[in-house]
Amino acid sequence: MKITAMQEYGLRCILQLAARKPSTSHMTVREIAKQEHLTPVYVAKILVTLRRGGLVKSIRGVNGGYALSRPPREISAARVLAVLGKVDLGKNLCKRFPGMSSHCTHSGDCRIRPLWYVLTQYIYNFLDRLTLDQLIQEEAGVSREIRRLQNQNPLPAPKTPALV
Amino acid sequence: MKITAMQEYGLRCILQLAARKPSTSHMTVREIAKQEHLTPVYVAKILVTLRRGGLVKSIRGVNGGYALSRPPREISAARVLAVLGKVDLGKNLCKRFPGMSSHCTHSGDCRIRPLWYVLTQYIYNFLDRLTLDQLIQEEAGVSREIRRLQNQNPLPAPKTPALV
DNA sequence: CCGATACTTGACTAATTTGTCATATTTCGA
DNA sequence: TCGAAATATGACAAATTAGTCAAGTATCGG
Repeated sequence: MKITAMQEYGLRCILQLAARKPSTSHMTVREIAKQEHLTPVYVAKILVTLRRGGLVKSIRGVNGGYALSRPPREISAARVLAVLGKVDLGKNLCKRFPGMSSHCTHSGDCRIRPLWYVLTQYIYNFLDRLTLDQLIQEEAGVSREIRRLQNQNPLPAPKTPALV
Repeated sequence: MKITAMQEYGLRCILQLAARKPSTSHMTVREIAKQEHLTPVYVAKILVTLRRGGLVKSIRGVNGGYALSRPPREISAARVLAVLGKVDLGKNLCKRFPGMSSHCTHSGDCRIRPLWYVLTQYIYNFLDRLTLDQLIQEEAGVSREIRRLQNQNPLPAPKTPALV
């Protein structure tokens, strides 16, 4: 179980934009890359993904750059991670067995399907409540904020089907 | 955020062993492969990983096979996943930046480090309580069991540092 | 002790994910 | 209108992960 590089770096990049005052102001790829110690080309690629996901908007030409398309308070960590790479805890794995059969015999009574399902819900419940404006506080504040979130209620209601 | 193929298939394979009555009896690679619709060679590779992680033991020679090294009740989902592939939500990503610098400037005040840390704790808290004997029940039972686990307490105490 | 069965090992190939490069397009300002 | 500064795009190269192959070692039964 791991987070992809795109998710890690993409979250860092969008947090650079979110931390900007005002958050509607824009920042060039070069600036973001410098802050995050990434190559500008790579950051450019990541930002295109974020743009296609509707989380940032680009301004082209001289004095161009990127800015958030919505205020930090309206963007959740769950959404950012979903845009940067599907969250997939085995749900679709039944379809891609290697070699032999293309049919998942577990379909009727699968031992681990409910596990992936509930675990995804569980994680989503956490990330969906965490917004960018909570993450741009100083480190200690972030920890406090996160811990507060956790202590709300464990799983309020399985409202959303998945981390997509 | 995704689970690796090894984790998915490895968990399925060890559940085959756990479901065996008695759970100390053994099963050949061929049998497991047939049940899970995987190739025997691939299952063999997965089982070697599980053996090296101390979760199963092998019996060589004719009439050989694999068996759990401990009762299903004493093996958690967290342990199985950890043996099959490190659970790594960005903790170590600071070290492997591409290109430019090899030093993480976030070390002092990192915005997403606390996120990965607490999220890992959160997930671990869930998976650590879920044992193989809970997972080998019929599907409906598994869902019920999982839901019960969730409703215990959200985060009892950050006892274990990580999902390793 | 020989052969069949089953696990062991390491090297190899294939697929996916990461990251780079070259080139095109947009915009501003002199 | 031309050049500099910026994003856009698709093809490519590198690294990692997935899965296969072949040749080995252990054990049992006859």
